Amino acid sequence: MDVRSEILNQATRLFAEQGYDGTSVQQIADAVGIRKPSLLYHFRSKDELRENVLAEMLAHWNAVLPGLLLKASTEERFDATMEALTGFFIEDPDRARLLLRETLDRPAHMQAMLGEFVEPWIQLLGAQLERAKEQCLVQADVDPQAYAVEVITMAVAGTAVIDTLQVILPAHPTRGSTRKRHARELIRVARSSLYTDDEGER
Amino acid sequence: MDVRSEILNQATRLFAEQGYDGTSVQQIADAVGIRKPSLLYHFRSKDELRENVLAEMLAHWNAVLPGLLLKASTEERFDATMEALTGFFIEDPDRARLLLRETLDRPAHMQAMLGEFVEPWIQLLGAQLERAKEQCLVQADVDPQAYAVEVITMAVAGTAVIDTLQVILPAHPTRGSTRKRHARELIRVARSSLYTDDEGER
DNA sequence: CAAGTTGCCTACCATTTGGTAGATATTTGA
DNA sequence: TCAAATATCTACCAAATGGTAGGCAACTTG
Repeated sequence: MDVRSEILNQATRLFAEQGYDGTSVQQIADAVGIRKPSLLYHFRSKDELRENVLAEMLAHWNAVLPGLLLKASTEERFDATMEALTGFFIEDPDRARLLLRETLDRPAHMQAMLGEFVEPWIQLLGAQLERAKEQCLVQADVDPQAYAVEVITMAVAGTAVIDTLQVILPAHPTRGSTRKRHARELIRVARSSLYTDDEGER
Repeated sequence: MDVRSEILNQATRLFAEQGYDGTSVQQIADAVGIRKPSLLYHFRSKDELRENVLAEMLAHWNAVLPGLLLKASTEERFDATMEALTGFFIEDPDRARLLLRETLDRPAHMQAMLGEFVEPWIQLLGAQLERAKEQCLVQADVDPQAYAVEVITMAVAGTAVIDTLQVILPAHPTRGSTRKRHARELIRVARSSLYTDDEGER
C-alpha cells in the first residue's frame, strides 16, 4: 500500500498548488513515477482520488479538533487553543490551500461538510461566549458566530497565501519570519478583539 | 464594443465561480451567445482574456484605493475607511473570489502585483501606526504590516466565501443578513484589536 | 503445484481543449 | 460608390484529457 499513499501525497501537493482542474491525472502519475492506468487502478477515477485526498485531511482534522475545542471550553486556555488551530495549518499550508480551494470550487459540498463537522462546534462556542458576555469577560458587542468565522477565515486563508504575501510581510530581525509574524498577529488580533481585560485568559 | 465588454463580464463571472482552469472558452462563448472563434477574435487567447479580466478589476481598484487610503491617513476616519474597503468587495464578491483565485493559481504574478500596487501603501500605513503607537493611541504589541495583512485577508477571503458560510453564519433577526454580520464583525475585530481606547477614532 | 489475486504495464478510445483558416457578411470612410 | 476594415461564422486541427481493454509477471493460498 506504499504506492497508494504516495499517490495521495503527490495528489494532495498538486491539488493544493494548482487546483483540481489545473492538475491532470498524467501529472500526478509522473510525480509518483508510474503510468496513468496504474494510478487509475488504485483510484477508479480522478474524482474518487479527490475525495480520498480530502477525506485524509479531514481525518487528521477530526482527530485533532475535538481535543482542541474541549481544551478551549473546559481549560479555557485561549492562547494554547489558538496556537494549536493556527499550528495545524501553518505546519502544512497545503491543508489550508486545499480547504480554501474546495470552498471556492465546490461550495455546495463544502456547505454540507461545514454543517456536519463545524457548525455544532461553532454553536457550542457561541453559547460559551454569550455566557462570558453576561459575566463581562468578553466584549459586549461581539457577534460570537461571526467572530468565529472571521478568526477561522484568517487562519485558513491567511496561511494558504502566506508565502505569496512575504513581499508585503518580509522576515523581520526582531519580529521573526513571515509565517511567525502572521501566526503571532493572528492570535493577538483574535485575543484583543474578544476579551474585555488585556490578559486573554480567564 | 458591446460584445467585448459582455465577454469580459461573463468571463469574470465564470472565472470567479469555477476558476480559470475550470472554465473553457466554449463555455464563455455560450454564455455570451456567440461562437468560440468570435470570442477569440476579440481576445487572441484564453490567457489574454484572463489578463484583461484582471486588469479591469485592478482599474476599478486603483481608481478607488488612493482616495480611500488618503482618507485613512489624513482624515483618519477608521470606520469609514474600513467600510469602504469591505464595501468594495461585498458589493461584488466576484472581485474577492477572482483575487483569491489569482493568488492561489499564480502566486508569482500576484507577488509582482502586490509589490507594485499594495506594498507602498502598507509601508505608509505601517509608519503611520508606528507613530500612533508612540503616542499610545494604538496598542503597543501591534505588528503594523502583519495587522494590515490580517485585515485584508479577512476582507478578501471572508467575502469570497461568505455565501458558502451562511450555514455557520445564518441571517439573524437583530444582527441582520449573513453578509451584514460578516462586514460588521470584521470592522469590529479590526478596530478593537488596534486602538487602545474603545472609540476607534482619534 | 495450480488457481486466483494483485499490481503495473502497453495500446487504445472518445471527447474536449485552445486555437487556426478562410469564407462571408456588415459597416465605414474617402 | 467602392474598397477597406470590422465582425462573425463554418469547418477544421493537433494535443491533451479522463478512462478502458486486456496482457503479463509476481505473489499468495487452497
